[in-house]
Amino acid sequence: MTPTDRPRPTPTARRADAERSINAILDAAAVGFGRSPDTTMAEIARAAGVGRVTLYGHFNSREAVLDALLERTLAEIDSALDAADPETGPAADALVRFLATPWLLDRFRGLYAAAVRHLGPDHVRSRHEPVFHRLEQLISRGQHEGSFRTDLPRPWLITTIYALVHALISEVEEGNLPSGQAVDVLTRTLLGLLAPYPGQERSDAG
Amino acid sequence: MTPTDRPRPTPTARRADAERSINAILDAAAVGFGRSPDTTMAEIARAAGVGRVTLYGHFNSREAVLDALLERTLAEIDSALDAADPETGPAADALVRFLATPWLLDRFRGLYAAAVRHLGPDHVRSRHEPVFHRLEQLISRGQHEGSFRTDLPRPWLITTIYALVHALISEVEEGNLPSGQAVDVLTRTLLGLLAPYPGQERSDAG
DNA sequence: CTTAACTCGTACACTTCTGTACGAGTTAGG
DNA sequence: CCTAACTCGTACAGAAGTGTACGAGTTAAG
Repeated sequence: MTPTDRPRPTPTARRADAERSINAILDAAAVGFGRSPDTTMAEIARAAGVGRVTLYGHFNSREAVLDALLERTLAEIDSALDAADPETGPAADALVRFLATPWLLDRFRGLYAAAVRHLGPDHVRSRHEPVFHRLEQLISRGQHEGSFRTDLPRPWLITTIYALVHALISEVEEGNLPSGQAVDVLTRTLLGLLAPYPGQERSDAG
Repeated sequence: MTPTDRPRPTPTARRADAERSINAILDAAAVGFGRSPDTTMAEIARAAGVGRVTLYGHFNSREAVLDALLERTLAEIDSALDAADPETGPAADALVRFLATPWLLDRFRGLYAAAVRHLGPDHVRSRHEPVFHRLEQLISRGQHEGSFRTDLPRPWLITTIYALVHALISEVEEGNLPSGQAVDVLTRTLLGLLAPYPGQERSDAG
């Protein structure tokens, strides 16, 4: 029972109201998993304005819901990367454009943590791989330009980006940081972190 | 029923075996909450080599266990701060000394996340306040020395430290980063992040 | 050595969530 | 209009965890 299988009698045939239900469910799941990684199926159904049985009709487990949500969210982020046009201009500017995507921070919420917990790190990694690869290329480009540091492993640099995005969301949610400053604080933090480091010893570059 | 009250007939009178049990419970809880924020009382008891009923004899809820563990861990970290001698020499060096404390990373695990989840952000904040204050002073000292940036709020800088410590632990646990490099990567990352930023606009400094 | 503290295992009532079954009402689509 | 798809609520069995009660055995401490 892989987390991806959900009843699809004929892949292309799905009625409009079913489509609507599924979207409502995923929206509700995004909110639910954002609040707690252990959201209940009942909570998701209620928030989606849908019966619990209907929910099970579309997704036969919480893992299936989570995986579908993960897939949809990563597709959205991939689109955001397209919109940010990561190949054009200085890499640092492209990164700033990407991070400034308005809805980006909201989508992150607790999804990542919940997915790792319930689907396992490997599953998340494989789903995340395309986006990860594009980010890694962006970092690599910045390193060749000389605007990003080369003394730390690229995967670690990407991890720090994710970690700081999550930290930022928490701080805003807890009221420790005004949401208006969020994007500015994040970009300043990341650009400082990524900037070439004085005592650079190039442990990983090329 | 505040999370701090546990049966203490006479505060100073506790038998040696009880003391031993409590320590074993907290050690087991540290491992358990590190693996999952929803560790079961049964799991903790089993890992501690103690009956589940005995566990309830000392802590009447999971929250009580978590709070006691949080208290003990923060006390340990406070001692580590003492040992790092944060008032001596350059602030950056003092921070490095503190981060290099061997057992420090292990203590962090999932404790923070579990505590926030089950005890609430306010409770964690109040328990954490003393340590937080000392770190804030260290950052402040570095800012006055000119070795730390002043364009970001101090609380946010501390938050980034915590976020990156957690990220580092995860990466090591998932095998993405050899544990031998952990402390070095962390210190390089943090020193780069804290270093004065070119376009510094001093939004918060004193 | 005596007592109170501490321990154990088992058992029980309670709650919460899961996943499925049933039967009937509603709605989209040809 | 007619059928299949979709929906609903209720209900049920099962799993898992919580917190407490009981009774009896063990151990530290004076």
